[in-house]
Amino acid sequence: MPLLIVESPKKAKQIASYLGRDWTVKACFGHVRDLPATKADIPEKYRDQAWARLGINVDAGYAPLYVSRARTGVLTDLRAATKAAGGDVYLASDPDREGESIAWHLSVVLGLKDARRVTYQEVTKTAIQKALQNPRPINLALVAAQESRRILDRLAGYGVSPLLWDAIGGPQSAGRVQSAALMLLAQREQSRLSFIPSAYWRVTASVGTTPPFQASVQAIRSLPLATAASFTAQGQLKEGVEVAQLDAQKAEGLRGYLEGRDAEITSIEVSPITRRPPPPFTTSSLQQAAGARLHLGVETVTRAAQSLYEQGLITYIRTDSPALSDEALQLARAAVAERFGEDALPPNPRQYATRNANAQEAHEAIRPAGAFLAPEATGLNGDELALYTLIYTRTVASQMQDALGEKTTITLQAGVVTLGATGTRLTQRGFTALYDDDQKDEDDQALPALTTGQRAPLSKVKAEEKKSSAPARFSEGSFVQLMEKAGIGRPSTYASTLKTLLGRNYVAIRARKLHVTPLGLCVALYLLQQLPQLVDARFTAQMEQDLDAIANGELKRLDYLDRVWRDALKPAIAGAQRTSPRIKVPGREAVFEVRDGQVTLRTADGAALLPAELLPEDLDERSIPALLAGTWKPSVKSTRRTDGETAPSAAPAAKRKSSITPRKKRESTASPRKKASTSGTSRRKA
DNA sequence: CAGTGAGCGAGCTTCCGCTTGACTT
Repeated sequence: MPLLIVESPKKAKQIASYLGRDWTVKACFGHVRDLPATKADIPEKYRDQAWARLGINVDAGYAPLYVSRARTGVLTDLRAATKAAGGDVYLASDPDREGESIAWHLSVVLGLKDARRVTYQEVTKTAIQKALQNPRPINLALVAAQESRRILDRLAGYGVSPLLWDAIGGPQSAGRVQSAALMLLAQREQSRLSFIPSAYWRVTASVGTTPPFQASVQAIRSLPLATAASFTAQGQLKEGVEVAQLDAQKAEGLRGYLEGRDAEITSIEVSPITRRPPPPFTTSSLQQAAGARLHLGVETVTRAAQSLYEQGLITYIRTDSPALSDEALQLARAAVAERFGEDALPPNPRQYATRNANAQEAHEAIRPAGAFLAPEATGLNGDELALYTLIYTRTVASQMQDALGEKTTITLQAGVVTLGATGTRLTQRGFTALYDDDQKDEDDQALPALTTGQRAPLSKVKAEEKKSSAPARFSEGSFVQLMEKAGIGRPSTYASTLKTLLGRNYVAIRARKLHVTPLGLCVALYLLQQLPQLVDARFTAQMEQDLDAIANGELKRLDYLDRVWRDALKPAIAGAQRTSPRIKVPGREAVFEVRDGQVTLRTADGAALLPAELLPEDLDERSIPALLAGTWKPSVKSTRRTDGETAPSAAPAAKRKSSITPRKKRESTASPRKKASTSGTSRRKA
């Protein structure tokens, strides 16, 4: 009886039901071998080798040392099943670079002579049967690309992290993904810290038609009124911009000028609007939407989604593809027809393509699995129900008609002052009847029927001063989307990268937003000075291109690794400054100094060790003297918490050995010699 | 003389990506 091996046990069960009793289907649970993670992982015979800890013999053509990392029992089970199948084994790991590598490692570990590799894009009976009829050999060039990726990440991570141990002190870490991700957040923090707000005025009036509507001043004597967009981040007018700027006195004058004055409608522009439904969810868009709409953090969403997947209610949760299988398209369309009638359906099913250049599209979109149960029929509750409802409505809405409407832009003239108003009206609700993700514009309103030349008096004129705001902080969900857009990390690692940054105390969550800590800022800016290539997301983009070239056979693995390691990263690490850095605090007259992982703030007036809960944004004219005097106290709102999420789920998580929480980590940085528990090592087999 | 504490030295920390349970409190 032939044996089929897939990565996920859930998938194995599903496929077994398609193939019946003629097949054995087993799961390997992801990668089965890897470079040694700890000293205990190194086999006896390699213990004395200088490179054993790294796991790569660079001088021998970057030869990797692979050790078993499968969960207890998995390999013995697979070996027994291989024997029972008489070596008739099909390797059906995911159809991407990592999946090809897993297939190759399995072929080695199981001693398969000529391994049969099969792939499919969707888990349906016909797709599986078709795949089994077309086995192929393992693509060794693709395996070489994966191995190059693995080796580069180990060399970079284990090469640069010790720099931080010397310069920063404590159990710090750096890597191709985490350091580039940290830099993205640090840049945003820097631009916020150095942002200088600009003041501008917004003047609105009620136009006395029946019913009345709101208009706002656009220009005075044809000179546009300044808005937030007129200014640079340094608080200066942008070059070449000519605008009218008000102050309190002028604004009051304008208010008096307009109050009671007749305005004439000088133009009415109507333009049609069409809104397409958003595509079905990928890992990142699900995180974004669940964060924005349900206020759930990345870890909560991952946990709830994994549970839904295990209950057979949704498809695989780590995917970069928004595509739906034919089966899913039909089920979604049937759900639309049942709820809203045939008219709500577009003539043809909508298929969505990824816009992400790095996407590997080994899986479908995240969507309801099986029978597309309506949310109320699932028997779920709490976060799981909310998340399932979100996934269900987004999937079904993706197969509904566009929303149609019109946007009306009104221009009015009152003496020398030009005013404007806009309104949108939907003529066909389309998908918004089920799933509406429109951001409401503050100016948008329902407008009465109007004609050009019509006159009406202005009343209730209001003038209010506004301030331009710094670029917004990222939420957990938007950070995941940022990583995807920057091309760093994969759907299976977005959550764990964030967890690493939180665990290292480089990043903190306050009021559901991500903040870079003083330590994180020091690490990012130190790396930027010493190894700018590592913190640049383009490093990964270039790597992806080179890995593709290796997979195509155009580039040799050895040539690639020599180029990025021997000729670039290695000499850069050797030349880097290993002494404690002084980091200028952006936008403040102060520097950070770091010793033993502890940040000290130094100004012309003195120095103070920063309390753990202090964030860069807390540093201002009032807090800095208080810090130096030792009288600084965290305000109530600045109490650092991991999340605004439900306590019951957060509390047990903090106690689990494998989880790193900011709080726990801070305790261990206080005694840096104590061994901190790290995730992932405990389950490795020695 | 026993207990304490300062000072010294050795050993350790670390990556990314693929997958889920098995731990303890």
